[in-house]
Amino acid sequence: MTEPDAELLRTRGLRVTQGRLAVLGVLDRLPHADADGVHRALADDGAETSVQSVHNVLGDLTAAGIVRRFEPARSAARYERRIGDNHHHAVCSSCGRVDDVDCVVGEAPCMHADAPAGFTVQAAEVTFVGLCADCAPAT
Amino acid sequence: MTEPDAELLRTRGLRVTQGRLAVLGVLDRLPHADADGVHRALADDGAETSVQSVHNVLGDLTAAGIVRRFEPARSAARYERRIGDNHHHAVCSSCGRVDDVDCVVGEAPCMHADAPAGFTVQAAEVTFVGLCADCAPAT
DNA sequence: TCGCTTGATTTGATCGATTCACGATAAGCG
DNA sequence: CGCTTATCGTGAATCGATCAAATCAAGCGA
Repeated sequence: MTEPDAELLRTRGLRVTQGRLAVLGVLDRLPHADADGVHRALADDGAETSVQSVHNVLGDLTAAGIVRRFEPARSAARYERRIGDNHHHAVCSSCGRVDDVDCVVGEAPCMHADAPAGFTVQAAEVTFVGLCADCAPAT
Repeated sequence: MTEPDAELLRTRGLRVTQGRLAVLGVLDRLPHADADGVHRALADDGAETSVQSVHNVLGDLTAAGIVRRFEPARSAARYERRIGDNHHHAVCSSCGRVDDVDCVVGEAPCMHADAPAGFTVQAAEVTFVGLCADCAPAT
């Protein structure tokens, strides 16, 4: 089979290494994993690597624009592969679960806000904090 | 003169102490200061306090609902006194400057997104990342 | 007004996440 | 196949924030 991830890495000028492919594979299964989560997933797969290396790989992938880094308040940085579309996140304040949210406005969500004079908006980070279905209090 | 801040503290069931009044005063001058910024501002005023105490005070004020804590990506936690209205923030990715942004939608900004089934939205955190007027590249 | 009770502050240690520095390793090219 | 250089792995170090125990003072009642 062809390796689309490998091709993707080459396109961005990055070398194709086993560690990077493994991290990308983990992010396919865990779409909102943090650095420690990626490391644990790799360890479960039998790969021996260090948390620092995971940080290193994630940093490279982020710099190359292959993954996106976002930091929910009160949580470690998380990484995801969904880029290009500017979607939001719903974070459960009870269990920490993260879900994607597509804004109905479309690609440029909430960009219609009154930005300060001269401010150039590069990206909008929108996070909804609340309770997911599993953690919703019994009514 | 009366001390509205002191009255505010009593209303929330907190004791009125010099440290808390000082922190609130700093947040009036620096509307988006982080813990270290508050500590430095207090030091400039001649007050002798530790960074840990500032964290403690800010934590108390946050728990009491007097100040709001928000954490821009790639930055330390910041605190502000503007609460009640649900405004957003514009963060300059170059100089780190933070400005308030009033969303045109009103009090419940961007709440019209498609939340996951069963998800109860408690709060929406919206952050615009970009370049402020001072840091905008010369065109 | 004085003293007591309890909350608040201080100090120092500690933790978690991330970054930095450098030697070891392997990817990719000729 | 061998070289060059980006990448990985190991360890230490940093930064922000939290925790725990001892000291201190705000605000109550006598």
